[in-house]
Amino acid sequence: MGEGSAPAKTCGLRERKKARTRAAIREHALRLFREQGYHATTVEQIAEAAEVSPSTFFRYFPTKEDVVLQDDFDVIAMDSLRDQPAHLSPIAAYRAVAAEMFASMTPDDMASFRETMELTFTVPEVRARAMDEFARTTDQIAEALAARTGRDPGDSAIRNVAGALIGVTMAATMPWTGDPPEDLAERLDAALAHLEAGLPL
Amino acid sequence: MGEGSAPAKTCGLRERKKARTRAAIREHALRLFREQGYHATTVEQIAEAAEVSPSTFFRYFPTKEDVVLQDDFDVIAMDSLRDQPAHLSPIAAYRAVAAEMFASMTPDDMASFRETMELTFTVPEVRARAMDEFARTTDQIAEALAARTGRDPGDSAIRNVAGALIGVTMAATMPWTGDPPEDLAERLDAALAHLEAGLPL
DNA sequence: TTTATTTTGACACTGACTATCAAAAGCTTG
DNA sequence: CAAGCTTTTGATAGTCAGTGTCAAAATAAA
Repeated sequence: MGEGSAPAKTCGLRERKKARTRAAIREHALRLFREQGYHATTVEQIAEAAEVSPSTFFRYFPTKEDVVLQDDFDVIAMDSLRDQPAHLSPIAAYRAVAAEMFASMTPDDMASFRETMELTFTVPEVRARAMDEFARTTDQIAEALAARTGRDPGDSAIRNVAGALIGVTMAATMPWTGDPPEDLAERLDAALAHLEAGLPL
Repeated sequence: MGEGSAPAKTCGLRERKKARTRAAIREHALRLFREQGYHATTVEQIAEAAEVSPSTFFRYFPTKEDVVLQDDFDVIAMDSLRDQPAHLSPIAAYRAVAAEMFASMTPDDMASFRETMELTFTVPEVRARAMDEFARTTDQIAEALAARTGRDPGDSAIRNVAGALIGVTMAATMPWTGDPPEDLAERLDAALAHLEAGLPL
């Protein structure tokens, strides 16, 4: 979801200003990436567009790639995964979460999401950096599944399922070159159904 | 496998010299990484140790990360995957290949492999860069499976299986923190068996 | 040996990222 | 509101990865 959907408990002016600065940097960065391409856009340009100093940019985002990759999807998805009805199998629960996520997205969210995905799979640096996210997500899924099933998060069976889920998700998400990206929800759902059925050929 | 195991059709002197230079760079790089750590080692140092200029380094390896990631495992593994007995299911075939690979490794290969893995999962930049390799590998697996089953490499079911295989492999390979890494072969085999059985919990 | 091609090193450059430090802005008391 | 404290910011000056260019050296071919 875009920055707009964060509750952002409006405490002091400082917090609000920080949130605004962060959002401004991200928006201008994504706009510039869209207009000129990722490589052609320097951090200096982003900083200038967002009216901050380059130093400040790096204070908000550790790397240029992080401007693209940082969103708060995972957190919401993981909570949702933990809260799925207990009778669902791990894969079914994950599938339900995915469907839920797509259903709850506003057109704006969808557009922002598409842009992020586009960059993630187009720009090598970003795509590479996404690996860390996937590793982290695997851990989180394993943890959520462990909580659901009352097993240890380190359990190899659990980690295995988490790995398979991520792998299938990646495979279903990546090769959307050219296709109408609206199908993403459908395609992911079909892929997960396939996994649930034991990957028959 | 280490650089030593490549057949390296010894054509002209040029080819041989190139191969030697490449090997020298990689060896010195890995040694320096081991001794001083990845970050503390600059390309300039590697170049100096290998007795070439920094320019030459980049002529052989597009990035510093590639020094770690480039090996010729995949090629061999993919050929092997295509050549597995036709009666094996895709997962069983992949499993057989994995077992074969581990069995065929010399202690030297194993040591080199361990070092590569170590760096891959330790150094964020390298780990991130590994994403590209996995994406490429997914494609290759999909292609090999397509060849085996006579289906289209773009077939979503095929890509799905490839994704699940990669995901499970990653999950089984990654969290080897602390464990005796000799178990890697066993652990991967168990994970694949688990996938083959439909990921029961 | 002479000629063509490839490989190499020196140099200069861009751009991401870090460290430091002083100035400014926001918060908190009296 | 004024004085003092903390956080945020910007300027500056670096390091290092990676690119482009070009002439010199090494190798292959004639």
